[in-house]
Amino acid sequence: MPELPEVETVVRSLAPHVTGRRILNAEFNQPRVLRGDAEATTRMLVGKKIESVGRYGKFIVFTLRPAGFLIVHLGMTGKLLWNGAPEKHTHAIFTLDRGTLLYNDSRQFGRIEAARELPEGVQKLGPDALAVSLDDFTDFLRKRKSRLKAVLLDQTFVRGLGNIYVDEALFRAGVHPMTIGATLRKDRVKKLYDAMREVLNEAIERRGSSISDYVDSDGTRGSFQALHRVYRRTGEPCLTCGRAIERTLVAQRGTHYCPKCQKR
DNA sequence: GACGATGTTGGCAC
DNA sequence: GGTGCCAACATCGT
Repeated sequence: MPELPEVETVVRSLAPHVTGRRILNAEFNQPRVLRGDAEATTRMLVGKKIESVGRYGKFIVFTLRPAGFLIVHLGMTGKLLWNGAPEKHTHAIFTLDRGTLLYNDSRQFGRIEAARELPEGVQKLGPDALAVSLDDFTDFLRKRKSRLKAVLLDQTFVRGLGNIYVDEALFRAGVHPMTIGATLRKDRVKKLYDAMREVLNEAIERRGSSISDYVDSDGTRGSFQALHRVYRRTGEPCLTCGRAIERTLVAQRGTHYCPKCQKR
């Protein structure tokens, strides 16, 4: 579920609930999603005030006062829910001075971590997909010898894109997913850069894509899935030329594209 | 019931 | 160091 537009939507829905609130308790019952010791994490969080909540690529970062951070990555099926009822897949419960925040995650690919500083794995990510300049995007791409699908998914290239928005951006740019990054001509690089920003911004306006069960922290679904042009439209007609959309495997990920509009 | 696919990414092999 | 493959897990559709 959670790529840049979905994480941005979760953060925006969360901010009015949690900003300025104090953490009274933090309980963890699933060691797999928690980085570090449960008791130590609880000790680090209890009594702290949430100064702000923000998005860092696909990471959600709570900045704490007087010090420290709570970092959450939703993985494939993670959800942060405001005042929800705990269920089978609830792995963390944060009790605030007003309201409760739950972390649910059926597949447990997500991560929760409390730390004094942002972890190394978070700091080494590339620039945000909505903040990177065209010049940097062009320079970084020139160094990449893998296929564009893999490059755009690589969070150390730019952070925030995932499988849906890579396919959608490549389609809008008219570029084939197997094109080697470094070989892309300058005018096509700009097209790809513009397409990436456009699709991400439109998806944020629609509050993200709800493919199966994605919801924001208030339980509201996104609606951008209705505007996908290639993702999961295998066999359906291309909205530009009418050719059937194809699905193939690139970098081990299901990849959707129009064979006519996206030439190699 | 078996099998394959699903929004992510980190560890390991080359 | 760059690149690519596979595994971690639960659920859903064929």
